[in-house]
Amino acid sequence: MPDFIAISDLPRFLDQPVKLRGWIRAIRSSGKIRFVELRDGTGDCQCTVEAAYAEAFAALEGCGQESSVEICGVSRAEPRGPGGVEVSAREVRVLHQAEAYPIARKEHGVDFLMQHRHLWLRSPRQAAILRVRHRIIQAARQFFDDNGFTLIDTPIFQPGAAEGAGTLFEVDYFGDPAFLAQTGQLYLETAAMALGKVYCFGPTFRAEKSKTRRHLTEFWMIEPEIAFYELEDLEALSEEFLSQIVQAVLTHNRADLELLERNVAALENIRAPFPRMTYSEAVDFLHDPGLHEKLEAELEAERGRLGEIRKAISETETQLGQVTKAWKVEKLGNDLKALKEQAGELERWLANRPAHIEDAKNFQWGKDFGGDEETILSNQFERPLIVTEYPREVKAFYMKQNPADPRTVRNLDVLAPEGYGEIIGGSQREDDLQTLLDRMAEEGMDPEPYQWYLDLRRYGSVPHGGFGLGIERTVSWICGLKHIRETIPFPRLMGKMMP
RNA sequence: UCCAGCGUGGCUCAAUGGUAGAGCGGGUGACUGUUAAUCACUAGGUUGUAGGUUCGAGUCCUACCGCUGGAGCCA
Repeated sequence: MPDFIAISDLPRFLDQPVKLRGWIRAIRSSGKIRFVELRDGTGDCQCTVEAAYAEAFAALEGCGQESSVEICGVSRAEPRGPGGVEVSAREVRVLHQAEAYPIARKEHGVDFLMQHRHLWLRSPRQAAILRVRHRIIQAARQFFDDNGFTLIDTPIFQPGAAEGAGTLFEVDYFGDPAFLAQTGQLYLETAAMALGKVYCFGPTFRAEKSKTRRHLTEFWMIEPEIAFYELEDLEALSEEFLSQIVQAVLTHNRADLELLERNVAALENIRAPFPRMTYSEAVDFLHDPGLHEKLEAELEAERGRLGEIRKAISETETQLGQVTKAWKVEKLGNDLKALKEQAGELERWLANRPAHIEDAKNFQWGKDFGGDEETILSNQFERPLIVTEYPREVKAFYMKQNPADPRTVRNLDVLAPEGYGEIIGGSQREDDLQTLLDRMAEEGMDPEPYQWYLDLRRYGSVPHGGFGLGIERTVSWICGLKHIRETIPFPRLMGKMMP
């Protein structure tokens, strides 16, 4: 008898004795035969246990969902089993008989699932997201490692704000105030002056009171910082970086994307070059009558989609009249509710859209883009959109003033397609000491605690820059999720920390 | 913080102001090919909390608590 094998390896062990171990995802009985859907983290496999194997059959008595078991049996090709391979069990050893498992194989409310996040992770969909998350992180690090970057760990306890204060978590540090890092950037700049190309990867914290599908209070960010890099270099880097991440997911996690019902074709499009525009060009674009026509056409198309949803609603209602089984009635009822929600959401969108178009027409140079403008801009492209050179006033003090136009800075934002918003933000950094001091004064900042940072501009200052990629927003986009809470094992949301 | 919506068995939901129910899950039994199996039986409730209106409140009113969605801010 061989050692335990992973379910994912099962096709290599056809018609052989095998030993599996894992958890029961579902169990059904039909008198003298039991069907066990076993999962082990690598895949799912149906095992049949016949009453002829009396001990094995009896062992499963009272075993419900998520009981842990070891199963020895013989594998065989079986089209009736999910995955095409089935194991006929000869021996079953129950490791632990689970109590009644709270998460049933049916729809649940978000609140309930969030309270059971520790168990929810066992669901196929959540596991698929976590695998894609892992791939994204792995590919991101691989990209930097392959391109001569050195990983630098920046501190999580930090003395002050890199960007606007008031959005930081304050902690007591032996009687003095300290703050949880919202970026490793300032420290990373020092390391870039030592090692040239560096990156950091770690958790960051924002105390913003944002309750939206795009916000977490604790999230992970990967940030490269490179000496002698200017804005154009950063644009090229971000483009190559994102392309490779997406391609890695497509190569290794296709099954996960399919399970998530992600539109894979949209991801296959994500290759350099990405469209680029400056902030000023973006503002002109928002004012362009051609865009308004396109948006009106889009509005028409969405009205058509609303019609389709309404058709689906009436079809579901018809089906509902034909079904008698109570749980099927319930399921169709849930489908109907979801469709109605979708229709409602679309109706609201359609109602607000003319105002958004109006806002776009009237957008004034100098304001920061809101979510609506970002969405309008990025929706015009099938690839991520790189927007550069924003007005100085809306951006952080350390960003390099644009020599060609001092009203703007040499920064970049990368907006994901399909309305997923900003996934990368970065800039070339101000390398001139006096300009930086002036800028800090403009912001009312005390330069004293930043002397170490200013030293970089005193001892061999060079052009340099970097950016940060938000892992969770990237996961959300690549997986096509509706809410960022599913992108991280234990999301920290405003006012929510359990489990 | 502001606006909107929702709180009924473990879960998902029903119930004109008039005796609180169903399905799933749990338990018991039947069934050798199930895919959320099917069939029968069974246990399980102070309807978020506190007041109020009423002969009578799950249902109406007020406050609070919790959750969800959206806005601002951001990755």
